[in-house]
Amino acid sequence: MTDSAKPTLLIVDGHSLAYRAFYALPVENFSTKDGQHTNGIYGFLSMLINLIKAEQPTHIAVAFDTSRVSFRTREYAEYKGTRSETPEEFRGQIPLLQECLAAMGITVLTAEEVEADDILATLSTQGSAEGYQVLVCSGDRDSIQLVTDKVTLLYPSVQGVSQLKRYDPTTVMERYGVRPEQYPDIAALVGETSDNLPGVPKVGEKTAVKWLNQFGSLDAILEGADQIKGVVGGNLREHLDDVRRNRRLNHLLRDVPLAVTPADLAVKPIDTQAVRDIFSRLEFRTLTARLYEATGTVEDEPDLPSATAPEPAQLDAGALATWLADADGEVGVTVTIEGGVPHRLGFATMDAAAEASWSPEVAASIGAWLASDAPKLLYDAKPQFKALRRAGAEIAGIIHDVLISGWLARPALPDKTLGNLVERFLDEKLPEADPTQLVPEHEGATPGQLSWYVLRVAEVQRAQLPERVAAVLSEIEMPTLVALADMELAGVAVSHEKLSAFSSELGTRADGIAQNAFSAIGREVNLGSPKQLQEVLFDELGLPKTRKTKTGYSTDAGALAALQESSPHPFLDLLLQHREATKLRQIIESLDVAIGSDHRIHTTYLQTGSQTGRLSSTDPNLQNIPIRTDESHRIRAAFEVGEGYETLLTADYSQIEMRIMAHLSGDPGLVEAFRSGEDLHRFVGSRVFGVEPAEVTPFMRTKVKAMSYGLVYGLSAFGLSKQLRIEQSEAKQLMTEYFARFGAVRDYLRASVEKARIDGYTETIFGRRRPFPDLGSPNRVLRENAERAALNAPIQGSAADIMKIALLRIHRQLRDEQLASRVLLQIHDELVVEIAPGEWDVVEQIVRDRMGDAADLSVPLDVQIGRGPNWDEAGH
DNA sequence: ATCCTTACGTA
DNA sequence: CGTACGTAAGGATA
Repeated sequence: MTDSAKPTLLIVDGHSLAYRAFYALPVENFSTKDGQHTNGIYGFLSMLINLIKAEQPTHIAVAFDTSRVSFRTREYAEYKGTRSETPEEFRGQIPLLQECLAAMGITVLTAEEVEADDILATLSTQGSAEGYQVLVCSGDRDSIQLVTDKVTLLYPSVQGVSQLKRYDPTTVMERYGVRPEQYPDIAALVGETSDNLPGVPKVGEKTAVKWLNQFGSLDAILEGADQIKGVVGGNLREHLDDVRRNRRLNHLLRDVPLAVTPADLAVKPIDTQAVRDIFSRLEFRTLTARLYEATGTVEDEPDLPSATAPEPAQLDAGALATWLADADGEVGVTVTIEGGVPHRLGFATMDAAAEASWSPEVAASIGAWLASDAPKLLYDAKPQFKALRRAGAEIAGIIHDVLISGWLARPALPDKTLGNLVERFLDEKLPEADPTQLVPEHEGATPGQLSWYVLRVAEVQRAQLPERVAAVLSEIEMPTLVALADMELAGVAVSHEKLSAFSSELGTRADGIAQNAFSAIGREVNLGSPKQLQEVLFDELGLPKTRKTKTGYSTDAGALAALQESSPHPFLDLLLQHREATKLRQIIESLDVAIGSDHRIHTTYLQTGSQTGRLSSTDPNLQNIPIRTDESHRIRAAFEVGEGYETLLTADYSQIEMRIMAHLSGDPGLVEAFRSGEDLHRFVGSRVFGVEPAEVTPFMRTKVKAMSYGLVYGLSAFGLSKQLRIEQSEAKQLMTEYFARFGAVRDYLRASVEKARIDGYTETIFGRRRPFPDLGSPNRVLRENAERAALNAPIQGSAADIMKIALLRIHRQLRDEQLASRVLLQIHDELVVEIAPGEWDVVEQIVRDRMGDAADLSVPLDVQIGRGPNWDEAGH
């Protein structure tokens, strides 16, 4: 058998190498956005991938210590006793590393009572006996004893884990002057500081080797200790027991009972989906490609499809209608879009596909089917719905959108393309044409084939979705999709004249402020550059340093206001004014360019853009139009009722999140507050401060209001004190008083996080789930962030559900009653509706009723309605 | 050209 | 040391 034909077994001490990586790589460069440290994981995997590439092992195992307790600590309690506590930043990385390895098809081994090195010893013994070429990778010098003709040790150099030194019997002899199996004898004499095993004083490697060569064995040395002269001889005689103990402890066990044999360690194929998941969670961007290259995993080529997409029949209008009529069941639908209107159509059942180009004839012959309730499944249906609508066609019966379904299953995942979803749910590769090639080697999937993939992805998704989540999909998300499509198509009328007038006004103002700011500091700087501002503020003006940021010191509004308090300077106020003016102007500009030829702005709602169930809005974002300042009302005033309509209506839920909290917690005080109809903060204030509602001062009201809102976000006493600018002790006192009266709220919040810790996810009133993997993390920052998010998710998410239900019912009812009024915007707890002439009374009633009865809570849902010719006047 | 950071608007 | 988003600009990196 030649060497190359021999299977290679690689066994790695995961703990010791990851630990070295942890110290070798700067943590600042290896942390995720939310604070999970990844330096140990990254360094280890990087090393392992290099190793796989260079050695091409056929079998791999990575061993980990389970705890610091082992048979060695029982024999000698001080074993490794000088080691400081493993840093929590490192400990938290081990489970994640193990998750990576599992995804890579590599066996992870742990064993109670023994150390990882004993597992290495056992496997290398078994492996070499069974004819493997064995590679042992460990940062523990005791592993030297494992080296034989068949076992090579890879030992990290001092620089870190990227450079590994190879030890075979020859190199061990060259480096240590003894055979590998004699190394423990040397180590027993010299001692091992890192294991807290003291050796013979004044005896180093040189002396130990000399003795060993002179006496032949450690036993012989110990027996002949009397013959050794000088101080070292005396030291040896005084430490005979230490040496014997060291030798017992540094002997690695070669017969640890393991559940696996070397043959079981054969490298399994990489679970590309799992790798993608965990690597993206850890924000590793370059490692995937390296891993695939090292392992010869081919990602670009489509896998041999486990099933082949049917070849789509190219049909004319009449034949397509017949085909669809015959399909008689669920049909996957794909509409490609060019210039905002349909271009190609693809349809598929599980075993057949059909295609046609969009044309008036096709529209006429399949229009009825499209508009019927015949069940249709799509990927990202909303743009296709809109394109069809623009071409005068209706589509109904959309029962499943694989994009939305994938997001409901895992709202945090970035998977947004159909290709992503095909990989995730089918573990297949969607055929895609290589865009870099003029004549692509592979053809991309055609619309009919895409529809076939949609159908199959949907099948898997529906099997996996928990019942209540599936209901959220069919009862909430799918009808919401239709409402959103109509809202986007409608757009909202915005006055270019009002915006541009305001914009130039603000431009002039900003320029003037900038000039004043420049003269205040005697030079011109880019006021939009935090970096240049830091130079001005902290170097040139010598102002006290503010809160630290990654790249220096903060120059945000809060920091500047604090500076103005402590060390006033005219520049500070001018800078703040400049910021305000330019920010406002920038918002106006972005709105202005978004106004279409129909004088309306058509935003895009992302239905899968949040982790809580909320919508988000882009191009432009109409959910963050300013409202707080006087100036900002001028922006809202530019959002007007459109031609042919009578007025705008705004409707918003008041304190919906607090009401949900009252419902979920069942807190008698809070429930009563909402049932009484009294102003919430006045009611809460009267309870907390023990006064009559009429005697609640504005100051008291502000305090309990901040506390109430803060609760929903997991606010701390520290945060509350900062926001209210009161002492932390006072904030604490306030919280104590609050919870004394509304204790069930606290109980609910606590219990809700605890339940999430156990279940691994939170749930809204309607069953929408959000996973929280970090609730059990040993990393405190990470864990506490997850706790606050988990506390908030059911509340924010339930509010989002309720608003969606209200929206879809209003949309449905307006359509069913053939009213011309239409919903235009959704801003989380607010709807903006354009009212057609003469429809105010009926539509106002519909909006009020459907928002009010969207959910059956133990407290009423209060809806406030406003009316006006523009958003500012309609708002309140 | 693309990514990251800082800052800031909303609910 | 308060949740959920999107956008823009500057500046560093590729």
